[in-house]
This record gives sequence, C-alpha cells and structure tokens, in this order.
Amino acid sequence: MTSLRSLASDLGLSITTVSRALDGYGDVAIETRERVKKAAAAIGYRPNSAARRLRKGFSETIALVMPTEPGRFYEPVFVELLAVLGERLAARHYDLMLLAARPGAEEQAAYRRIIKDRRADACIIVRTRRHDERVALLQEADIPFVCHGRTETQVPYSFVDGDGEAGFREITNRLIGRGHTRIAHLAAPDRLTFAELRARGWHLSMRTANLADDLKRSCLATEESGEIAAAGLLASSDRPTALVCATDRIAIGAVRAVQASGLVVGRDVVVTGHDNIHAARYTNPALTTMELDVRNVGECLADKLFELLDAGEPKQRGTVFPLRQILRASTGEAT
Amino acid sequence: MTSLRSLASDLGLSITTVSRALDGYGDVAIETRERVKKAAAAIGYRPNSAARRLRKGFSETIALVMPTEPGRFYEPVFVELLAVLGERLAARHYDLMLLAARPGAEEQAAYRRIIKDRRADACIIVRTRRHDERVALLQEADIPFVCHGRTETQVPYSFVDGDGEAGFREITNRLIGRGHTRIAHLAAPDRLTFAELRARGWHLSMRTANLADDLKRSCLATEESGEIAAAGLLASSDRPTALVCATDRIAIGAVRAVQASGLVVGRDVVVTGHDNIHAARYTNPALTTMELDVRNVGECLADKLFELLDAGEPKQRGTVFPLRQILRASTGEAT
DNA sequence: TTGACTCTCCAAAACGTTTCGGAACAAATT
DNA sequence: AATTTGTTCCGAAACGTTTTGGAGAGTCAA
Repeated sequence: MTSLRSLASDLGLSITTVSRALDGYGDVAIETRERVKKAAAAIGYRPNSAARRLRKGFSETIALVMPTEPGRFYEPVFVELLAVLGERLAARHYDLMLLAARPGAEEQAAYRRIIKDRRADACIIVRTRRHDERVALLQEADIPFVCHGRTETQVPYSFVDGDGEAGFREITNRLIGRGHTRIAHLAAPDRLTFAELRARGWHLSMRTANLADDLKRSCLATEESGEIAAAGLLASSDRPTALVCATDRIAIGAVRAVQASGLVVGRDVVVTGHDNIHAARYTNPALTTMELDVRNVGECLADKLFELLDAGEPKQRGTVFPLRQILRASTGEAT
Repeated sequence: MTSLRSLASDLGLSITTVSRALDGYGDVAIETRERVKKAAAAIGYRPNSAARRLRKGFSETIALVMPTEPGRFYEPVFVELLAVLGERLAARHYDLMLLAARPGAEEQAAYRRIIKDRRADACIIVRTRRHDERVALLQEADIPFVCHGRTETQVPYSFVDGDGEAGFREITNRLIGRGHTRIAHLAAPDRLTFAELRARGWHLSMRTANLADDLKRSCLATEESGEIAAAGLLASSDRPTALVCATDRIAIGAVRAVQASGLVVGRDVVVTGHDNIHAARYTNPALTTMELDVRNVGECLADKLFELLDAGEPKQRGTVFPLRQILRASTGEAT
C-alpha cells in the first residue's frame, strides 16, 4: 500500500519528485525521471484512483443512464454500443458508470445525483427525445455531454446520429421508382427524435412525388404493436402496397400481419425496416432494412466526449453517419 | 463545496459531530442528530464520494466486465440484466462500473486492474465458462464476486443460474412422449457451462429412454451456424425428427434449414430453443422455447453480492432458477 | 564579489471524509 | 469527598495523491 510513498523511499527520493517524474513535468532531471519510471513500471504502480479524484476534483468517469421504459428497451445493438464505448474509454483510463432509471422523476433524480456529487465528469445521453429534459438539465449544470441521437433545442449541443431522414427518403424513393404509389409508414412513438426523422424522410419523399402522405400510423417499437398497426392498414379496401417501418421489430410484426391477411410479402405487399437486427435476416422472406455502423457511432461518441473534456468543445458539434441500405426479399430483391 | 465543513459551521457544531450524527452513531445527542439530519436533508447533502472512498478504503462500486467476443455477444437479455442490476445496486448507493474486454489477455488485464487498484469492491462474472480463469483470479485475490452461470471448480463460489439441465430434460422427455425417437441436439460451444448443462439434460433424457444419444452437433450460438449444423443433420438418410437447440438463435437457423430441405417445421421436424427472445414469437411457425426470469436473476445476483459484502458469505452459495417452458407451433402445439 | 538565473529537488498544504483518543461536564457510586 | 461511569462533544490524524512555493547548489554575467 501507500505506493507512492514506498516508491519514493525505495528510490531515496521525495514523494513530490516521484509524482512529478511520473506525470512528465519538466522539472525533474531526465535521468531521475527514467529511474522513477522504470521502478514504477517494475511494481506496476498505478495511482490510487480515489486519492487522485479527491485531489484533482474530477473522477475520470463517464456516466450513462439507460432509460428503462416500462415497454423496455431491449435493443441488442445497445450492448455492442456499450462494448465499443467501454473499450474506447478504457484506452484513456476512463471508467464507464452505468445507471438505470425510468424516464421521468427517477431519471431526473439520477442525473441530479451525477451532477451534485460530480460522480462523473461527463455524460452520454442515449435514446434522445425531441424535448429532452436531460439535455436542459446538463446544459444548465454545465456538465459536458454527448447525445446518441438528436433533440430539438436552440442551444448548441454535441450529438452523433444516423441519417434516418436520408435513409427513409432513399428507401421510399426506391419503392416509388418501382411503381408503388400507396406507401404507408409505421412510425415509432414521436417523442423519440429518430422516429420523427424517419417519418420526415418518408414524408418528404412522398410529397416530392405528389403521392398521398396520409398513410402514417404510430405504434410502439415492438413486433406486437407493429402487427396491430399493419393489420389496420391492410384491412382497408384501398390498402397500401408497401409498409415502410421505423424499426425492424415493427417490420417483423408487419410481415406477420401481411401473411395473416393471406397476402404475400415481397409480391403483394413489400416491407422494410431499420437496424438490421439478426432476426431481420431470418424472417421469411428476409427483411430489407438499413444499418448504422455501431462501432463508428461508439467511437465518435467517445471522441467527442474527450474533445469536450480536453478543449471545452468538439471540433464538430454534430456528426451524422449515413445508413447502409440492405436489400432483401421482403421488397422483392435478390436475397 | 466543502459541504461537511459548511454544514458544521452553519449548525455551530464540529465536523466530527455532524459526520457522526449522519452516520447514526450512538454517541451524539438525539436532538442534535435530528437537527443535523434536517439541515443535511435541506441542502441535499451527500458526502463526496472520492473522499469517502479514500478514507474508508472501499469504493461502493461493483464491476462487470463484458466479454466482447469476436463473434459478439449481442444478447438483448443482457441489457435487461444490466437494468435490473443497476436499479438494485443504486438502491444501496452502489455504482455499476462497466468494462469491455475480449476473453484472453485483455480480459485478464481488466480484472487485474480492478483487483490492483481496488477500483471496485466486488465483481459480477457473466457468460461463465467451464474452466474460468476469472473465477480463479478473483478467488486468489480475495475479491468478492458472483457468477451468472456456473463453472467447474472444487472451491466454493457464488452463482445464479437457470436450470438448463432440467429444462432440456423436460423438453426432450416431452418429445419422447410424443413418439419421437431420433432427437438431435444442437449445442453451443462447450467451453460455456450453460452449453454443457443443456446438452447434459438432453443426453440424460435420451439415455433414460434408451434412445440413440449420438445426434449431438456443436455450433456457435448464431443463426448462421445453427442453420449449417441443422442442414448437416437433415441431409442424412436417417434424419432426426426433432432438433433441440441450445439457444433460440440456433433454433432460428435450424428452422431455416428445415424449410430449405422442403420439410415442414412442426410436422416433419420439430424445433425447440431456449431464451424466449422476441424473434422466437415471430418465426413461422412460432418457436417452442423456454424462459428464465431475468428480473429474478438480476435481483438475486445483487442480493448475493450484498450478502457477500456485508457478511463475508451469502446465505446460499448458488441459486438455480427453474425455466418456464413455452410451447408453440414449432413443436406442433397450439400457438 | 555579488546578484540573477537555472536546474533539481522537496516540505507542506490541500482535497473532504471518517475515526481515534480524549475533554468537559453531570450523574451515580463508593 | 473522592472516584467512577456515562453522555456528548471535538481536535487532530489519516487515507494517497497533486501542487504551491520555495530551498540549495551550481553557473553565468556584471
């Protein structure tokens, strides 16, 4: 224990000098520095993190609060995001602190504790909402943060997102090009920004082509809810020939609804999703969808965070990654 | 800042007395204690965590290292486990620290850092392996830990697991009862304990019924790998009539393989899985599977951890939860 | 010779908490 | 009256690090 002290006495130096040697200050003789570094490496010295935090006033910790909604948020891709983040943060000896809280009072309390106790130096906001109290809270408290996803605010903030609007414009345009005119959109709850952006992409594409843009239905981001919404649309005498869904899980429900109506997916009705979850390759027929590179997103989030911590602001406020379109049989494409 | 000091001077008391009043020591007058507690609550006082950690020598933090294997470990259920854990730990003001590391040298280094720096008071091991260096490492370092899943060791350790063996015995027995005699098992990589236990359940059931127990094939826990393994079995002239799969993802691949052979799932060949992932309800036909209550597991993990931290050992070393069988059309049951 | 400057090093304070070992006083016991 | 016991409080040390503000010795210029 008391490692800095024992290192110092082993070397016949003061604690101060050892500390400065390791921190790379210029005020210690070059040979002394080398000697200290070698000794430190030999015993695998790493400064006690609590002491360091106390003295320096920051924690080298990043907090991420998962919104655990009642309807859950089971996203498998989230695990991968955590893995990429963890990796990237660890490279700079930062810790990732994970909290769980239901949106609402509980969530607010969690952020307030982070802020008040300065338990973390910065936050990552996921599942960003259109009107997001978390953003306001952190801006007011002057805690650095980066959002995964966008929000609607005047005040500048940092974010990383996929270009859902362009992605949905593109797929809708493609379907229009194939002759579809009645293209419906199954949207996720519109308090979530990604849902709004994807809907906007579909909407713009339809408007530009002078097609009816009233075929939007909102549902939860679950298979069950998607199935119900799709069934409603298909029951109409003037049913859509295409279902552009905000997420793969919704699309999987939609596929089921189409089949329950006695129609054939990919021929009578085409279906598309977003996320490229594993199951999307194993629906029958396989699901046309689009994909965001999680590794890019995770690394970009971490990099922006460090720019924020190092320089006070990132080189670029927001970064939007393009989506990769994945065409499969659910839109009649070759598998 | 310097909150304890300012609280003390506001109240005209010493720092010592304020500290002891809040900690509930018996050595401060009851009315003083009340006065202090009221004042602390009023300003929302919470002790500086770095200072507390430094002084007390423990961190009120639990570490969880995700094994990020090359073939990934995308399990959606893991997100829910994290959420439950986070909730339960937060109730006792413990933080959850998340690390990511590839099994092997990187993983070892991560654990060594936790141990050496005492960054966390205890660990949670997930994806427990049959021969698990993590268990040995933590036992040697005398760091409390709880495993999600079991390992093969003489030394007693704490764990929480689902009863995969019983679950697979039960489903296999059920299929035997229905007249199946050629029942194959698609197993996950057998370095993972859960894979071994599920295989054992299938094996015991087959042996007890005097049926051929040579129809076991190993594959990765992915749809793709499951599909290949299943296709191999189905190509045989003496093909199995049942595919008992270690996971739903394997089972989803198996379903695809059956259909690719021109056979009908649920009639010609029945298929079963494990996990009850969302997609399992939306295969065609829906997948018979079994489910472990994640909330139970998460809460049990946290509780065991606290018993370990409080008392040095838990009331019960290991807890095994029963699995809930979910019968669907892939075994010809009513949906 | 003196003063200024450079180079290396270090003692001590500080971060905010917990806790050891009393102090001061009143009440009870001998 | 003297001693013990109990109650309530507090000063000061400690946890391990970083950082401030020099100290001492040597070098260079005036």
